[in-house]
Amino acid sequence: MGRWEPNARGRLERAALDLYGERGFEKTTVAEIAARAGVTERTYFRHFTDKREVLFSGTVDLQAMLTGAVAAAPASATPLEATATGLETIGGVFLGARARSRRRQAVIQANPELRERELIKMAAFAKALAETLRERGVRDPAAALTAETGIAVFKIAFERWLDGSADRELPDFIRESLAALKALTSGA
Amino acid sequence: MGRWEPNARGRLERAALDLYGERGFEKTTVAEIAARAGVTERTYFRHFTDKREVLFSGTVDLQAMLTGAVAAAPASATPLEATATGLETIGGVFLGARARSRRRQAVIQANPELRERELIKMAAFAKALAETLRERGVRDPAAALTAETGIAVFKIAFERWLDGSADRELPDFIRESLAALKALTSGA
DNA sequence: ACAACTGATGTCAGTGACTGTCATCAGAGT
DNA sequence: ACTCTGATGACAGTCACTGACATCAGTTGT
Repeated sequence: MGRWEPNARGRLERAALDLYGERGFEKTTVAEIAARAGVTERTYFRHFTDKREVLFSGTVDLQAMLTGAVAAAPASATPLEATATGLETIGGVFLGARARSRRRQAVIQANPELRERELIKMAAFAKALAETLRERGVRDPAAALTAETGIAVFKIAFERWLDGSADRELPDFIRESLAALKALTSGA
Repeated sequence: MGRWEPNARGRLERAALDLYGERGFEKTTVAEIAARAGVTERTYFRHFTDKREVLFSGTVDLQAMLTGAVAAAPASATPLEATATGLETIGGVFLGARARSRRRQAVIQANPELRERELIKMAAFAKALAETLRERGVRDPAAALTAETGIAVFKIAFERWLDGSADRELPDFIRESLAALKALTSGA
């Protein structure tokens, strides 16, 4: 065994989610999170840039999966089809993770600062997605627009998945929202 | 003349935009903004909730105009058409304000924290817009989706307006982005 | 085996955003 | 003149976050 318990980062993530859930984000101090994880406050800030980031460490991988899947879509796929492929791929990551996702989302929705952080993560997704579409030869504004719209579809699907009953999984909702999008513009 | 110079709020807004532009957001302290505006730091925080909000005081009116115009659209208009009406209405507010908008946007884009704040304002627009559409009888997910998509269209149009040459105004770009959106889903 | 090195952590002293509380005082109302 | 109100100043305090330096288990080179 090392000098310290291993996985300090993971302990911090867990402690933060627990405390934010118990007392709320604002009434939790970083010092308390660190104490529960058995480290000092300074160590917290070596692992996470600020008080909010501890809830968002997974987003990097998710973004890589999204762009990877879009880049790997067949060349014949339209921009929106390629995007749909990517969205369903990351939708698969959440299979069986509904309870955990719901808990985390409740914490985020309860606090404006955390919502801000989530929004900028989503914006980063959109930006990366747009860039991937451009690499597929899609021009602007179609690339940017498809990306923004695709992320909007994901957000709405995610929300409805968390709100809904347990018998339908996220990719289902993604397909449904995508269909609604198409209906929307064809009718206008 | 009163005990203090009037319009402290306006002076704070101007001082903040100037200082954020000169030294950057992070290297400016609230105390400096207050000093330039001739008030104390405490007074700054009586006018604005935090260091960022001073750049976003106009959003309340803008949101009211957006929802007002959408609500006032003819009952025969589709959700997307009603949304388009609202977007072009607020697009009109920016006529002739390109230089000022560009300056403010440069400050915001230069700092992640400010970008976060802008994103949550946009999200608030989308939420209010969705609610207005529901009041027009639009059901979900169409209401939420139209709202999100509409805001995406506005963001992209705004960006292209600031990037582009001076001879085209914002409503132009909004119409263009909207057309691109329709093309996008009809082809997929 | 021993010394130098590395990486994750602790310690400590800051800076600056933000809040609570109380005092002050010009102008409006009576 | 008297009181009341609203915007402000003054000041102390909490907490997020940073920089600088010390510590020490485990690894690497000799």
